[in-house]
Amino acid sequence: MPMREGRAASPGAGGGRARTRASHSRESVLAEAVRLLDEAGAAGLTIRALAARLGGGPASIYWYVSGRDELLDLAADSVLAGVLDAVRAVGEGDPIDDLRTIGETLFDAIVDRPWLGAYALRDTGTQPHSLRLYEKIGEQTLRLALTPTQRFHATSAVVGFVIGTAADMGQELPEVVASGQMDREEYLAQATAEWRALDEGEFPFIHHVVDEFARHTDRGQFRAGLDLLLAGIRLQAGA
Amino acid sequence: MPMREGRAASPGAGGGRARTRASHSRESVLAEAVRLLDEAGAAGLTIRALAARLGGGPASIYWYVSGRDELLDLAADSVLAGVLDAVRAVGEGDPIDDLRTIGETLFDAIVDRPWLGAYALRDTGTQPHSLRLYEKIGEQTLRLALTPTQRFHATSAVVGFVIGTAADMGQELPEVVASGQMDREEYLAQATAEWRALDEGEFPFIHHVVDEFARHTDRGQFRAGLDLLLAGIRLQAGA
DNA sequence: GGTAATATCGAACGGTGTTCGATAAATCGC
DNA sequence: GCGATTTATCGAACACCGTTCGATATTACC
Repeated sequence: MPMREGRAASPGAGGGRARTRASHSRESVLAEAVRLLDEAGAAGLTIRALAARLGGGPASIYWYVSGRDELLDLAADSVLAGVLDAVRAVGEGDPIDDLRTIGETLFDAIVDRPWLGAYALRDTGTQPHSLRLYEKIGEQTLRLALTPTQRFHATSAVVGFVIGTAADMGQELPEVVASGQMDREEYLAQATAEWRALDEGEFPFIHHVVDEFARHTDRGQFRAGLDLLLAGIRLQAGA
Repeated sequence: MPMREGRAASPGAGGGRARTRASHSRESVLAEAVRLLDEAGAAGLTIRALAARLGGGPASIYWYVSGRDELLDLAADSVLAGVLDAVRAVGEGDPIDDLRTIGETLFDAIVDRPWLGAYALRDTGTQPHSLRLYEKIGEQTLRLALTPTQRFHATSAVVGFVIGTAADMGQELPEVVASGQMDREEYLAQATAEWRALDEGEFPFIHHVVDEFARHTDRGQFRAGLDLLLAGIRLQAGA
């Protein structure tokens, strides 16, 4: 099991046939993986690209992770350390407000890193920060007048809503926006025009909300939806 | 633009050097893609595997779709035709109950096809059934005393919750369960034991709900969460 | 200093998505 | 019916991927 911090790999050895080997650590592997994910998303994190960043060969990565799936899970989990730090002091106010604060902090982390939604809190058995964040969210429900069953369901609902909504928003970025060919406003204007062009008899709801759609922000939409869910939880707790 | 139904490809031509070519249609490409997804998930749908099923070469797929991403989007959308059929008659009862019915129908479709959650309702601009399902959900909110802004947010919240929760449940199947090495009960028992082994002082919520966790079903959890959200919407509408 | 354990590595394997130029098949116009 | 055009299919090739294996470099231990 690796346990020492690697020193930076030298580029190619000097004279002679031997070439100095790179030296890694679990932390540096995960940190570099996160950097690649931030730059190019999940598709950009390949074992070969990561190895090149670390200055070594692709096979060395397999000393630290069993495969690319585990690498992604651990990279996502490592980023949640920042979310946990940000919400460490939360938990003394109104429990519903505290749930909102934690939910929004997690959502913001996923908006900052669109790839995160697909991997955060996926497997709390192998993702320690995910487990702690799940516990942190759940603890707020302990301060509500709910049964254990209701607390379990409320916690899962908040997690499901936050992760699901943020992941959906995170990956909905179409290729023309991701590549810079079109900015978000242009894209939204085009999508709005497509909605306006739909048959009004067939799509009454879409015509009813198209002005909202034209000016909505993802964050506003997320907050409004989270508040609906939290209102339902507060109602159930009779608070 | 393809517009004719292909006939079945003959296996290798008889004597002579010419080989009869396969013949496809957009419908057969999507139908066969769905079959492969059902059998082996998104990872099992490769362009080569699909071409082999259709009895042709991989390059022919590119006549019908621009790439594998579009293939997945269209395959997912095509499956939503069945969901739309199932909810066609919904819309005459209590709007909140009708939202529940539609949400549960969509959830069940995703439970039946775990790969669906990651691709359903991703891009209503290129997925006609997704657009219609979004419209169907939104139309229920027209029968509630809500502003256009509130209706837009309520609809997005329901969609986000259903898709996000179902997608999370759909892909959470760990390799040992997917591969048959362990059934769901064994896996749940092991996960429960891991939860029970956690330090009680550090994870008070998890110890509080571990018995719920041990006996929960995904569907029950989903319904409970959806009801919390719907309760919030009903409260907002003052109904 | 020799042995054992840990960590790194290049090469190879088996696979993928996608494109290109060729060509088979269908359609159209005369 | 035939030649031209259009549509659809194809094999090969390209560039890349995840993963494993046996070799070996490096570190730790006695």
